[in-house]
Amino acid sequence: MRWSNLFIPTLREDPAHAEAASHRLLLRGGFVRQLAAGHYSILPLGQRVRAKIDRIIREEMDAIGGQQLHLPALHPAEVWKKSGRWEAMGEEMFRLQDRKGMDQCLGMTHEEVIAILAGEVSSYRDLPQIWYQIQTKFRDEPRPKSGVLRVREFTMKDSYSLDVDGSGLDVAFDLHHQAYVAIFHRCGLQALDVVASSGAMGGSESVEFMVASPAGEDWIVTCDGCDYRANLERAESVIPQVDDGPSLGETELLPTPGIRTIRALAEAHPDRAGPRRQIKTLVYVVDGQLTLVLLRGDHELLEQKLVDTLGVANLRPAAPDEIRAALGADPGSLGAVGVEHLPVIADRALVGRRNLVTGANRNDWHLSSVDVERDLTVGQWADLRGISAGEGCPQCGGVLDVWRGIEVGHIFKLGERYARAMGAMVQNEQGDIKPIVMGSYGIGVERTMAAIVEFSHDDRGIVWPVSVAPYEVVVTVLRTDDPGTMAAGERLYSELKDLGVEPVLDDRPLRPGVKFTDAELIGIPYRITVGPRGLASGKVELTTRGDLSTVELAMDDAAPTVAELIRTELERLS
RNA sequence: CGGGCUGUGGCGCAGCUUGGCAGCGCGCCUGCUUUGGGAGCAGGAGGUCGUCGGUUCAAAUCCGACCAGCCCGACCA
Repeated sequence: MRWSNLFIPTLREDPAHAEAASHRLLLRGGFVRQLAAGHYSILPLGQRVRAKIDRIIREEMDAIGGQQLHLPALHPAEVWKKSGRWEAMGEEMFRLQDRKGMDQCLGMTHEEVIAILAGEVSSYRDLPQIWYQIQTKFRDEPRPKSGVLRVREFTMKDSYSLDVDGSGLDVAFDLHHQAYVAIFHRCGLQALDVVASSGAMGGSESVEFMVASPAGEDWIVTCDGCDYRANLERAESVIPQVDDGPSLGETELLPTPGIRTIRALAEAHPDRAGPRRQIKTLVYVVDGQLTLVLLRGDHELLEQKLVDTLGVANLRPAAPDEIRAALGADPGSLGAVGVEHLPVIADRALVGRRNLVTGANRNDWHLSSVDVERDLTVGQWADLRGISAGEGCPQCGGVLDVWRGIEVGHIFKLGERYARAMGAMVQNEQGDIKPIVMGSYGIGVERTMAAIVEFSHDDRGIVWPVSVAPYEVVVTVLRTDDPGTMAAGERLYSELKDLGVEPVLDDRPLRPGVKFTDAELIGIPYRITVGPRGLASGKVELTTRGDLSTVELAMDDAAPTVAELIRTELERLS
């Protein structure tokens, strides 16, 4: 293509309101434009990148036996009511009515639709199956942000595996795991597979693929000594035991006028109520049931862990009046001692502790010398706290690090839930009728594009890996008004095409600086500079975008040299 | 949904405090010169100042409501 015919609206200045590197550079480089918050037009350059990612995904999905299909984006409410998610999805689902007043929604994912199709499979002989689609999903995000990283309308590859039993699902899950590793490697990304929570989808095993970036929205925990890696929502750690000393006897009432916080209590009684000696008592409403949640005073509750532990959909902190009605005191003076009428769930860091301080369920009073085993009725012990950097690795005792990541892919085992709901049953070898066992596997396509930019850019612009670059090489012609120079550029361009590479010919009658800056901004991996000065001695220049290194080449060698570099680079990324 | 901030030619911004011709830089169009890292000169096009209402002789500017967008938090397969 000739650059002069292309629509590549680069911006000279950084756009206002774009913080994340990928947002800023994709806008400046003319890859995307915002239509509304969370809705982006993908411009020709962006579309070329997207198409390459799309192709890589399809090749790897096909390699594990996946079959692409195309599903409706608009679904009748019936489908979602049947699985129970019409209510469960809440406000995040775009809903509308047709002219007859029938409820409809825009699909945010396609488990239900797939399970309906899976109903046509009736024998184990027809399994396993892997079906995938690459289509637009809609989610009414409360807060779209960071360009195409968090949007309301986006392309997602999602695949679904259908198996007759759990071991079949394990195989499909592992196949996807391998495929995802291959996909992200080919995209030039370092994506780490981490143990994750499966969230509201419901499922067992769950692995996320994360790319490190300050624009990410997830916290990832890794160990410096071993391969332990987990989403913060699932991460555990080893912390030093607290020595509580010998028992001090019965609990005692401790007057604490005006004290409502862990810190204030610790300052008032540093000898016996340091944060690690306190029990933090939180009150949640879990599916309508008031529940006490206990943690060590200096620990934070990680709500997702509570959700996962209890396996519930609806959970919220209790309101002050609900708390007062149930416990007779306000937040800041709460405790679980003597509470028998409400369920109590406690973090494992409290196991076996004694001589602790907690609220007395009476404003301005606490209880001291609390012995967890003796004085509390804990219905359930669980890992509930958010861990911090520097704590010990649960696998090897090494030091844990916590960093931000972008979730580019997520694979998890759904089990029988959707097949049961939608009636997708098969007969197994024994003739029993069983629900199909499903897995679900997603990749955000535009988000992957943005993650690549986050991962691979410098102060001049994007540095695309060859495998996803919109063009592989730009032939920059200086002095387009000089027939000899222009002809040389044209010749190089067609030689490159003949060698199977994807060149773009920068034939714009602009000053060199503008053309160099644009090429670097949009991140074409290689640039061949053709100018009268070099041509006088039969030379052109080859510049590599990554390190900006430049070498002189004989005009005749340029195209084959670049073709070979690209081939090598694609090989490395395969 | 809570907190902070912003809406003025395509992009980036000033003007608003103290009401009085709608400006600057870049980009765009025409011509000439120039051409190896964002050229020069000359001429030109382009704006319901987010929307609606109010105050006023007069509103980009003051007041009110609303809308949109950005950032933080909450939320989020």
